[in-house]
Amino acid sequence: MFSFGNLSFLRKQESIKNMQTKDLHSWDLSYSQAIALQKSVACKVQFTPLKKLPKLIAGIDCAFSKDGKKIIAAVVVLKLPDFVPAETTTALRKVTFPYIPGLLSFREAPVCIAAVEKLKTGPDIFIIDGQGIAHPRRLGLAAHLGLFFNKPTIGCAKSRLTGYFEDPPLEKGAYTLLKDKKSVNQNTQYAIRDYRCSS
DNA sequence: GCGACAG
DNA sequence: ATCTTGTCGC
Repeated sequence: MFSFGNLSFLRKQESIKNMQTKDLHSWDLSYSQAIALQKSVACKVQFTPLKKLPKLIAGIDCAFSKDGKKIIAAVVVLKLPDFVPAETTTALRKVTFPYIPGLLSFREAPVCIAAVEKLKTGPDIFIIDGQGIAHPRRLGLAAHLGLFFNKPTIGCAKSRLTGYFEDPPLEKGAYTLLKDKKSVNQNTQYAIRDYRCSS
C-alpha cells in the first residue's frame, strides 16, 4: 500500500494554469490515484503552435545528494539565437517521493519549479531532463512542467520509458517514430495514446 | 501471470 | 539518480 504527497496540483486539475508551488505539498494519494489523475490531466491538454520565435531558452536538470536524501535542481537560461548564458538558479529540497517509472514528476517537479521561480528572466521555452508526452499517460515530467509553467517544453530523456523505436540514421534531422510494439513492422501503431477523447 | 520501467 | 566494475572502440 503506497501513500504519497505532492499531488495536490493534479487534484486541482480544473485550474492547471493557476497552480502554485504551495499546492505541491499537502495531499496523500495512492499510486493508482496518481495514475488516474495523470490521465485526467492529459485529457485536457491541447497543443498550441508557437506564435513567435523564442528569445530565451532554459534547461533544467536534477541531481541528488550522496545520501540520496536531498534533490537539487539547476536552471540555465540562454539567450537565443547565440546561446549566450543569461541567468542560472538552483534549488534544494528534501526528497519526499520515491522513483517510480511513470511518476517521476512527483519526485522532481517541485524542486524544478522552485528553481524556475527564482529566475528574474522569463524563459520562452524549456528543455527538461525527462520524457514529455512520450509517457504511458502522456504526462511525463517535461509535459507536466509545461502545463505548470504554461510554456512550451521539450522532453529530453536519455533513454526510453515506453514504446519501441529503431535507431534513426546518423544524419542531421533524421528521426524515427516511437511505436507500441517491439517490431519492425511498419504497421504498428504510434505508441503514445491520445487521452484527449478518452477517460 | 510476467516483464518493462524517464530519473 | 549514483556507485562500481568490466568491456569495447578509437
